[in-house]
Amino acid sequence: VANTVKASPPSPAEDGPVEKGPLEPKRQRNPWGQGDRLRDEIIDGATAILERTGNESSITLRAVCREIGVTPPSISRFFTDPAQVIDLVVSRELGQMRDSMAAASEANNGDPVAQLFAVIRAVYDLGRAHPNRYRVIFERRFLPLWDEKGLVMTETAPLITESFGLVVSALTDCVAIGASTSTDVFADCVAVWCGVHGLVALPSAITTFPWPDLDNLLDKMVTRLTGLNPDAVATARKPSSQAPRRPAR
Amino acid sequence: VANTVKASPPSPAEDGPVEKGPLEPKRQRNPWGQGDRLRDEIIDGATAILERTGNESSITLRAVCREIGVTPPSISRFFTDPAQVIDLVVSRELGQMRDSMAAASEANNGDPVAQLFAVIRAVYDLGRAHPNRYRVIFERRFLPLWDEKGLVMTETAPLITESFGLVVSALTDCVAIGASTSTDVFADCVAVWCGVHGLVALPSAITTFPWPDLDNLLDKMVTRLTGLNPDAVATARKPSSQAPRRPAR
DNA sequence: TGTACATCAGTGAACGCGCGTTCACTGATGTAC
DNA sequence: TGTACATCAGTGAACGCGCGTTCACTGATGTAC
Repeated sequence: VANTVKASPPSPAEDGPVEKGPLEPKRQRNPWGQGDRLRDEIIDGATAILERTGNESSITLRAVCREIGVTPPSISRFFTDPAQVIDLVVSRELGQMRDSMAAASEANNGDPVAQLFAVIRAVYDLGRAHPNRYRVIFERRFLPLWDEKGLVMTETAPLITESFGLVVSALTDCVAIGASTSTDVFADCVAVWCGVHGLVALPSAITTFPWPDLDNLLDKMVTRLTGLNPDAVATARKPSSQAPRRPAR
Repeated sequence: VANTVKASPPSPAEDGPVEKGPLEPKRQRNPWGQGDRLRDEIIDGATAILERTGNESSITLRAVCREIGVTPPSISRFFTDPAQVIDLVVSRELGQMRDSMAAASEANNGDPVAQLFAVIRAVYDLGRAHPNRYRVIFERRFLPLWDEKGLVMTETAPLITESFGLVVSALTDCVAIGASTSTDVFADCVAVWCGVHGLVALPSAITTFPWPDLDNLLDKMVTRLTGLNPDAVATARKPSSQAPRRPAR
């Protein structure tokens, strides 16, 4: 009541220099003509939020704005629905998964058994190292998007098909050299894929359970579900993935 | 302005009998002294919403109110957070899963191989018949609830332990009668559990994929992951679950 | 070389909406006397 | 038996908040002449 100062909205430097510089990173705007870069920044921001929270419902357009330091009207020109953002996050993550599977396959060329393990382990490693990213990819429903006419709108479907194809290809080669007794390569690959998914998804959801060593269990699971010859497994090239096999925690 | 009638709030029947009876089911209130029944109605309503939408974020306290025909202040006396409601839905569903697994086990007493298949199939059938319920159970993170002091608040953990124990018990018996060569029953049961989870979860999330016959794949998966003797599987009692084995769709 | 104008990448304030929550209330059922 | 009161199961209106969206704007960069 005493020193009511008449609201004075700007009043820039009454108590010294405000010095907000280094505390607020203060995003600088994109260069002239490159406004579309904001689209990628939005997806980056949403990915960061998902990695942090693991919760799709924490993705709101406004939350992404706060994350990347931009105001809500900016994002509205690119997205009108948080689900669109999440869809793009998912397809980008799926693309990265396919790439790392392809790299693992490439790195073990000529050794089908090592190749099979490496490709599977690429999925497993992604899921174990980044459970929240993995969740977003595989727990999202309607992962195939349908448009109004009933067609599948799909950037994601071919990514999955390609990824799965790497598994099928490796097991096919294993059968060709007599390392696997599989008589239904497709179905067995589906079984392995589902098995790995469960091995990643369940332990990251149920943390009170006394899980055994999952790395070993993965190898056992792959060997059994694909009908691999244990001798062939034993003689396969061993450090089967690009990444260090079991990053000590 | 002309015929301002002094607000007259009730003004019950000015334009004939309103006749809203059969159009609005108009929930009738719980009897005197039984207000706590509303708690169960709330969980029923939330379960119905989840079964319909499969989406946790469609559970809001107000949505549940609309579902069961009650106003928001009523629910506030029982729950202040939608997550509490979902937690109770999850533990009830987990209890039902355990019960149906126990029933399947009981029904196949004396035949460990049939028992093992039946117990696993109880989980599988639940997941395939009610994918949305299944999702809610197993895709919920922090399924073990932690209270402020770091202790596990758990109605759910023992339910999972008991359910899993039925699998372990069946496989242990299989080993005892020489039907399985498993040398690590616990780990193999974890593998089967994860495998079944993947076999339920992935196909219900990725619907564009040309999934093979999953019923057969489940049997193959169980047989291989638990080291069951194929001969023992062939001679096991066959209609292994209480429910009809594969309800024609 | 200027200078007027167009285009661009955003901002700031305001909106309507659904959410969880509050507060005082209503009307039916039980209970003391 | 009646009557006053207490308890119960809710309701109805209003609130503050975060959301997505709108509208007019700002200031920097490019372009025509």
